[in-house]
Amino acid sequence: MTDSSPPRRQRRKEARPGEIVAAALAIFQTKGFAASKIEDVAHAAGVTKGTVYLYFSSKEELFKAAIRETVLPNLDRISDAAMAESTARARLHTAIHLWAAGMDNCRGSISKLMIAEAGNFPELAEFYREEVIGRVRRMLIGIIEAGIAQGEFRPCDPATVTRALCAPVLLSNIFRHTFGNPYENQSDLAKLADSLLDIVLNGIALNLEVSR
Amino acid sequence: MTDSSPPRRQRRKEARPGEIVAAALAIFQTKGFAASKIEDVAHAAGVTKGTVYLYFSSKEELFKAAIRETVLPNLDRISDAAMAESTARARLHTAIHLWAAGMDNCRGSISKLMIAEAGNFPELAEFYREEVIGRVRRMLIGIIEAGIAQGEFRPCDPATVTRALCAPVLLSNIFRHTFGNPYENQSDLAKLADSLLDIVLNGIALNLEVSR
Amino acid sequence: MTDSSPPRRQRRKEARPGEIVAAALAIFQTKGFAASKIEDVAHAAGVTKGTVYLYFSSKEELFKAAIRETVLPNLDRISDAAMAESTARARLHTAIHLWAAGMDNCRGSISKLMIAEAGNFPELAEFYREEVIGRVRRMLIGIIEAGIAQGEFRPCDPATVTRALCAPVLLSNIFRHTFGNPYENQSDLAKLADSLLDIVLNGIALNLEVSR
Amino acid sequence: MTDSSPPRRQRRKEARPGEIVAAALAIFQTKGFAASKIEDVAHAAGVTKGTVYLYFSSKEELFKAAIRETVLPNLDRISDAAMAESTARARLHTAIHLWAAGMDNCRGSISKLMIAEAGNFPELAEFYREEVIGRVRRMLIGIIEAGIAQGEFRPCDPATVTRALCAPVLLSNIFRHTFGNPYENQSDLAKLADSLLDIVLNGIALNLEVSR
DNA sequence: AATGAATGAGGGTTCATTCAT
DNA sequence: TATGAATGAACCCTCATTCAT
Repeated sequence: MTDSSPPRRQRRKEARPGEIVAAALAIFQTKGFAASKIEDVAHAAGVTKGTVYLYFSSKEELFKAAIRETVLPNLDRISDAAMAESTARARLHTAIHLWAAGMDNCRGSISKLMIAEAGNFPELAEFYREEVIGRVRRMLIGIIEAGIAQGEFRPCDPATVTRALCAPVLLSNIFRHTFGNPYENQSDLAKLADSLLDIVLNGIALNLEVSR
Repeated sequence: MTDSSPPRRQRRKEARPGEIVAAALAIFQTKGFAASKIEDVAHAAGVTKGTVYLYFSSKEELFKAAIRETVLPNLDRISDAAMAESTARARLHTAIHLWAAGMDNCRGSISKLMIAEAGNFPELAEFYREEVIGRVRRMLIGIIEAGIAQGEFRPCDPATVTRALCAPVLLSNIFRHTFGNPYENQSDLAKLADSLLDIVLNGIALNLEVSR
Repeated sequence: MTDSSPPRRQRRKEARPGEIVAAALAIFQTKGFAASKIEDVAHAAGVTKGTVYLYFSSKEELFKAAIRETVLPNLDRISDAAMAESTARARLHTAIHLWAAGMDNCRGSISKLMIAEAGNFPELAEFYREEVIGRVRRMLIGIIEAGIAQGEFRPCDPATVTRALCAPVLLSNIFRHTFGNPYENQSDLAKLADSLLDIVLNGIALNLEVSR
Repeated sequence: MTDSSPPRRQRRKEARPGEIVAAALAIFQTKGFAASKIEDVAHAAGVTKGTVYLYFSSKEELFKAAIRETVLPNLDRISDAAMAESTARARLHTAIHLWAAGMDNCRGSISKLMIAEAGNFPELAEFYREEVIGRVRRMLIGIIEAGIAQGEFRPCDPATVTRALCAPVLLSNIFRHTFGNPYENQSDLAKLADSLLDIVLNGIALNLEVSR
């Protein structure tokens, strides 16, 4: 799994929790929290049930760790890269694409998992809402507001534009992991992001009257 | 429990199944399928465990009934109303608004439920994908294709436009029922739909160059 | 079921308990006590669950009634017919044949049922042991003892002879209802009884030395 | 429960399945399959319910294991010992006696158990009919046929003779475990077997005419 | 007298958690 | 540190029994 890693025996001790968390995330994403058995997680991580409890005091704690440790690392990188661009349009492009690429690399969808389990883990849902969703949203809204202020975009509701750009990508990824790939014929999210940026920036109407 | 509770052991053969299905839907949406106990459903319906099994042979059958009886009735009405309009733009407007209104009337989000449980109920997921999602999608794509053919819209990918319009509304509704109302400050989906139609039809870019 | 019976409606009231008992016996013999559902008995009797409880206060009482009312009627007739014969040999013949014929007429095997359920109904088992099994046994032993006293039979243990004659017939009937007919290629018990009488009366050894 | 009870949570992987099977057989024989609770079996084996499911996937599997592991080992031994004898008469004697002795050693009666539960477990009944009953029957029939061919026995139906010898022993054992020991005053089956062999070989009639 | 909707205790089974090794 | 046998609470489901009609 790791390429040039030290021989199995030695590296085990410090690698264990990470391996278990990774296995747990995969299982949880595939089957949901309640339907996942600790034994399956243990098996996927190459250990036994008892070992899981050596590092995590309960199934719930394991779930929290799996979410927390997989969710935050990428957000800073996305933000930095976006802010390095010089136009609002380019920042939007960079942010959306990096964010979509991050999703594409995952085996499952953490958002899907959170949607399914938020009701049973309110504190965790709050954490996710604020620290993950809120952070991405604030970043994009900031970019759009700056774009409006600088005359790149016409006056509009930045929150709605953010949704118009993010929701299709996020939902496409969720559906892919919910209903299977065949449904999502546009398999990579990057293309979808491009099309959305085009539509949202330029609209689809040919006449100049504002709709409605 | 003490004072004016309704008499126990009422005989209500006709009303029972509907009451139980309604209670089941509410409980399932709130807690997910696996985490819901039949006893909770029964209690919410004002009966006892055994009564649920009088009308539904298993928890899974109850789940299917709950989905089936809540999902299909509205779709035909939406389609008819949309097709009565004379322009593609008006058809889009009507379809999206009726669809969003249908969601708003529900106590929970069936899509959320399906996303959460599809993995454990493949046949049901397939049914939902084809009969619900696919049907809405095909209707909207048809409207957009006609609009392009008649010169109302510029050439674009109808599937992506459909996503740009639907995904934010659907996801907003899902998030509302996942993370609570406070997050969704734009409480009614109608307004969101209007803003999206504006953005998607007219774009947000001020200069005429195509983005990117 | 009854040929020249009065129209259904009128005869119901007094016929009910008998119909229920008959149905119960059939169901109990087929499936055993615990595996039989009151609803099945009711259905077989053409009534509903509640009606069964109108006549029998519990499933157990129904079981007792089913056994008691089906078991005793034939025994007196058998005894009378046997005693009308003039030789011990003829009495044996008549008794065994009438007893076997009684079994053959039944749909199931009451002995089988008793064997299966005796552990759960000790008083009933005791009743059956004494009033049914014991009575048949005592009658046959009496016949054999008289036969020995009058020089018809050589000195032997009458109880063992009784067993040698009865057990194969009884067990054959039990097996037929346990493992199905194909196993019992000698389908009617009368033939088996004849063969047994021949063997027990005359033996199978050709030389005159007493075995062993 | 208070003083010198064995330590809880002993680890006894090798011994457990055998202990559980033994306990299950005892409970099943006593109460029948349906009326036996897994918890009772577990208690009798000194473990808890969950442990039973560690080794047997269902109540039915436990039942099958209980039958299989108690029934077959003896049959080969009986057959070998019988065939080592030189006369048909001696082979019959040895086979019947060893077979009866095998029953006597058991705590309960497996035949009784099978008779009681066959209706609810058809595959198991078929297995028992063929592998246990059929095997014993075929062995004895073979011995008798050879005895007739060699002039040791007069021409007769070997199947009926087999029944005349086996059924009383088998039924005596069943009755002992059904109605209790007091009924079976001839407590050991060996004596019964001897008497039966005497009766069947030599008959009980004093005059030389064939009966009937 | 008869019904059948409703009840709820009870049993099979699962699986998170513990703990002796 | 790691194991995996053992535990037992909790859940789905059944069905004998009750009772309003």
